[in-house]
Order: sequence, then C-alpha cells, then structure tokens
Amino acid sequence: MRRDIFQAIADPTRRAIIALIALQAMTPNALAAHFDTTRQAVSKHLRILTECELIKSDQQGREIYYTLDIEKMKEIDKWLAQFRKIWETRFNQLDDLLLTIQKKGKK
Amino acid sequence: MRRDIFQAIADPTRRAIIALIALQAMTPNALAAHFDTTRQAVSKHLRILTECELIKSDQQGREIYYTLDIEKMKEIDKWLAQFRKIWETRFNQLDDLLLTIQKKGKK
DNA sequence: ATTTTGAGAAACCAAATGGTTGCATATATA
DNA sequence: TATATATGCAACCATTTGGTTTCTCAAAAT
Repeated sequence: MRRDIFQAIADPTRRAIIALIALQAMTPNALAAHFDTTRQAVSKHLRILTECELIKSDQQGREIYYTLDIEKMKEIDKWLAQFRKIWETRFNQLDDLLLTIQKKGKK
Repeated sequence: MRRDIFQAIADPTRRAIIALIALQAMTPNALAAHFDTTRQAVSKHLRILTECELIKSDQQGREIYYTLDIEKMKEIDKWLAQFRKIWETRFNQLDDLLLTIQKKGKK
C-alpha cells in the first residue's frame, strides 16, 4: 500500500476534494454532495489523504471538518523545482535567441 | 484507462524516468539499467508517459531516444498555482504577525 | 426515551496497475 | 548471409484501486 502525495493526487476526485477544502473546511457529507459517489467512497478518499498527511480532521460534535495542510502541498512544488529550473533556462535561451534576431534585424 | 499527467507521475519509477531524461535523452535499455525491473516494464512506463505526452521519442537507427516534454510538466505547475496563492498569502499573514510582535517589543 | 443524522469500518467486487515471460521485427555487426 | 542487439507488443498474473452495500456507533433532535 503505497501512500505518498503523488499517489494521493493521482485520483481526480481527491484532487477535487483538495481544491474544495482549500477554500474552507468541509464535512464528508458536504463533500459527497459535490460528487456522484456515496459518502463512504468520499470517506475512503479522506482516509487516504489523511494517511499521507495532506489533510487534517477537526471533530465538532458529530461532524468532522476536514482542512487542507497547505505545507504538505509544498512537497509537490519541491519536486517540481528541479524541472522549473530547466524550463526557466529554456525560456532564457529563447529570450537570448529573440534578442539575437532583433539585433540582426537592426544592423 | 485514465491517462493524465497526475496518474503518470503517481508511479515512483516513472518519476525517476522523468528525472533521468530531463537531464539527457535516453534509450529504454539505458533507462532499464537504472531500475530493478525488466526492459519491457520500463517500455510500458515509457508508453504511458508517451500517451499523456510527457515524453517524446526520437528514433536513431535501432535505438530510440526518449526526451522530456518540459512544457507538459508546466501543467502540474499550473494546477499547483491555486494552492501557491494560498500558501503565499499565509506566509504574508505570518510576516505581518512577526512584524506586529516586533513592533510591540519595541514600544 | 426514541428516532434521526453524521460518520467510520468491514466485506465484497470489477477494473486498473505493474510486473513477468515469450515472441516478432528491424537494424547493426561478424 | 548469418548472428547479435534494441525495441515494442501480447498474453498472462498477483495486487491495488475505487466503488458499493451493510453494519455499528456516537451525537443531535424529537
């Protein structure tokens, strides 16, 4: 049973859940209303998200509010950093190329 | 058969493949040498990565070089943007808080 | 006190996943 | 020309995944 952020965000429903609770804490019932699945299925997604610490739960009476742990989301960003370095370099290369073309046009 | 970038990067072997060919184009054989699996298994990963357009192939004789399509990687970054907005705001809030504490200490 | 509501856990199921082995094919090399 | 190498594809398999239904439990509401 792999349980890392990348596996967690692989499922579209889980990505939608993340996007929803990023805006405000929500209960499983309220979340389930947004999807074409049972509350139990949503609960399973919440368990997976909890296990990889992307979300936290906060019980209030018989309701449980789930909130996003934005810090954990940064881990995806961290992994992306190595590639961002590349695409920024490429962008600069394109920039240089455009500059060269411009110079040639002027002379 | 879902086939999107998020599902593609869910597998650790595929993430490793992406990281490797980000540095330089590689053949399936060369890639397989880095993992504890058969070349065929790596080939299947390459097919999945190709299907979601994260990589491109470039045949040279009997060898096939695979390269990363860095543009596609930006799509992950685009999805992250909505959350980056949040964590930057939170960071600013913390910043404001620290500033307030500092001011209180001085008066 | 009884009923309703919100939620998680267990048992089950079909489909997807990641791997293997064996095979076919095209390109290099002897 | 015969052989070795690089690759992709198909068939198969065990495990994981995402869903369902049923059940239990605790907290509100009646």
